[in-house]
Order: sequence, then C-alpha cells, then structure tokens
Amino acid sequence: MPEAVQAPLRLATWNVNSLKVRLPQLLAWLNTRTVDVVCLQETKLPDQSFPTQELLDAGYQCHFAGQKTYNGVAILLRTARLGAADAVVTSLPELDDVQKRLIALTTEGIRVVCAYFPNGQSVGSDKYRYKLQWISTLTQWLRSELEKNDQLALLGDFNIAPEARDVHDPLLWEGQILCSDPEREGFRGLLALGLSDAFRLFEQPERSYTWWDYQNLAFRRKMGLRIDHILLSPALSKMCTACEIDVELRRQERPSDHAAVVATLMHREAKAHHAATSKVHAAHH
DNA sequence: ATGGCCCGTAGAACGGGA
Repeated sequence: MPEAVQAPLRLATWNVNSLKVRLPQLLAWLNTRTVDVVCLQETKLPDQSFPTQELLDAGYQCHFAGQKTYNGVAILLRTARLGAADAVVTSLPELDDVQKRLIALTTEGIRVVCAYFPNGQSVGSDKYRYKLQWISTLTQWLRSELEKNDQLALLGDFNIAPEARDVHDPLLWEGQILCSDPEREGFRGLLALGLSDAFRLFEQPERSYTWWDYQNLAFRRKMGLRIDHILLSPALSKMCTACEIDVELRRQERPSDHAAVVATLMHREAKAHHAATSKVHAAHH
C-alpha cells in the first residue's frame, strides 16, 4: 500500500498597502487559491482593528503586529492544514523599534518569518541608514534562528531589487534607492546565511516584477521592480517545486501596487511521485 | 512631449510609499 501523498504546502507573501482597503481582494484570492501560509505587509491597522473574524470565517487563523497608519505585518495560517503556531515573535529582539515590521512563528516545524523591510526613501538619508541597520540586525537574528530551525522561510517586502534583471530600467535605477550597492550587499548577506531566492530556483519569464508604480501606466508597460521575495533555507529549498508571481492581483480594480509571490513546497515522497507522474504524462505526448 | 497614483489622516493638503 503506497503512503498517502501529502498535498503541497503553499507559502505566499503580499504587500497589501492597507488591509482595510484590500480585504475583499484578499478574501477572494484566498477563496480561489489554496495557500496555506500567507504573509502580509503594510496592513496599516492597529491590532484591535485587524479583521480576525472575517479571516477566521475564511479558514485562517491570524497572527499580527500592527500600528496605526504605517507598516504592520501579519501571518495567516490555513486552519484546515496547519495547527497552532509556536514561538511567535513580533519584533526583532535586538532592535528597539516602534515600527511594526516583523512577525515570526513556527508551524509544522517550519519557522516562518514575515518581514517588511524599511523603504529607505533616498540613498544617504536617515531612513536609508535605518534601513541598512535594520537589515543588519535581521541578518544577525536570522543566523541564530537558523541554528535552531533548519526549515526556515523568510517572506516579505524586502524593498531591494537584488540584480539588474529585477529592474525594468537598470540604468535609470542604478545606485538609486532599492538598487544601491549597500542594499544589494544586504540581500547577498541574507543569501550568505544559506538562504536561496526561491524565485530564482526556476526558469522565469523575462521582466518578472512584483511592484509597479501606480503612475504612468507602469504595470501595463511592464515598468516594475522585483522587490518582494521568498528566501528558503537549504532544507526547504530542496522541497520547493515552484515559485511564481501572481500578477492577477495587480490587474484588478483598485489594486495594491504589489503582486503576491507564492512558493510551493512538497515533501520528497510527494515530489518523487509528482516527477514520476509527470514522466508518465510526458510519455503520452 | 509631459505627466498623469494611492493611502491614511485629515477635514486641506501632505507625508510616505518605492
């Protein structure tokens, strides 16, 4: 009797740019996609205003760290698939920060870290220095988290376009905020912890981006940046079978300026079964 | 050719986003 094939686990990240405005879209999205872990950024809601009941009705338990007007992060867990969350933290332990930019929890043995990196505003500004400091603090904290958890996923709005191919016009953006060398070094520092950029584990279409300016018909003209990412520890990278940007969210009426990124994880047995099934299909064509 | 947004907090513009 073959072992039952476990369904894939889907992890997603989406900067909603106000959860109050985007809640109907989020609920519709959750209804049509099977995503098990959903990381949200820029909820812009104090905790008492978080739509816990609506999301519970939609099948998700909520963990969040919010504030009025700015920032705010959340992790939603699909209750039909995932049990209770452990070891929830709502800030970087080493950083005394009023800005709500991080939440982490453990579910099914996976350490899920949801991050909203500072934007930085402009290179050389106070906000830029804060951004670099924040990234450095995150990196140090993740180093210790990885010692305790070999299954770790870092998802969120990194506000960093790692390479030229992640930018619609690399010359225009060269050295600018989101693309400067120190920011990109920060991104590489995260990879140096052993994390992999899930999106780049696979062949991807050219001009794949996750953010487009609301102005200048940027979305239609494919003038975007890839700044939202899913980074996976080696143990999870091995299980990753797909990573995609969901641009449908950006096509809708009154969209967030960000698209979602979704990664699929399968256990080895399931992956082997999947590969075998694909071969059978291929043989038929 | 140029510039054109959106959100929250306001209760009119403005700061922030990226």
